Amino acid sequence: MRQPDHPAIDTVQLTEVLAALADPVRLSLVATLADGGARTCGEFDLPVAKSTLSHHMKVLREAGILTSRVEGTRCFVALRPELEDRFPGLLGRILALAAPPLTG
Amino acid sequence: MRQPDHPAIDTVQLTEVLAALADPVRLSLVATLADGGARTCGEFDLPVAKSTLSHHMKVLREAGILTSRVEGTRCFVALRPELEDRFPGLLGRILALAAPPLTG
DNA sequence: TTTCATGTTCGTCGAACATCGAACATGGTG
DNA sequence: CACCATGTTCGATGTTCGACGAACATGAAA
Repeated sequence: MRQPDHPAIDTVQLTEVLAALADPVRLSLVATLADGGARTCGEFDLPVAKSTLSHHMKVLREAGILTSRVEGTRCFVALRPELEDRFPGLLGRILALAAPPLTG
Repeated sequence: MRQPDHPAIDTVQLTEVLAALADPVRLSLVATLADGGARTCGEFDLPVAKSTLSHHMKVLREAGILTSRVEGTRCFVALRPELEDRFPGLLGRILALAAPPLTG
């Protein structure tokens, strides 16, 4: 598996970030990552097929919200720290208002 | 023209608000209203047809972001104050990070 | 090497969305 | 009343989105 591309943080648009977060599955994903830790895709227990999960990861990655790093056969994801530089306080505010992560 | 319906603020979902703001035209609309004043739809100088503008107003209204009030043949819109109760700090943070309103 | 685990990519589907112009409704104005 | 201004609603069009399963790629384990 090739390492995935990440956009330069300066090119990320606010509306793109908002659109990425305007989905319950993705918002739940991000909420789970809010502790700053990294996780593999498989650790998320969400009611979607793995291809769908992969799609959501891609959307979040392309919106500058998370980073993926391939390690062996697994893929670690985590929040992207530069997002805070680009849009200070945005993610924190949204996550503070979001419901706790979905499980199941 | 009948007065338009507004959703109870408690029923508004965060993802719905984010989705409504995840559009450049709508975000620009909201940014223009950020001073708290009311405006008629016609005052917005945006590069869309008036039917499209009307549609965007409806989306923002149904997301609890703005209120419409019909007066004679005109329609006054303004930010909806209760949104701040429902999602404190959200709109302020987003607008602080948004580019200034489009013109033209 | 064969097998398994983990993700990604691809093709497809229906639903939702953004946009437009036309038609309509309503209310002032002359 | 006829006319104009202001918006809304409707129908059509094309695009994007979220979802799925199948197929593929990769690396680890047996």
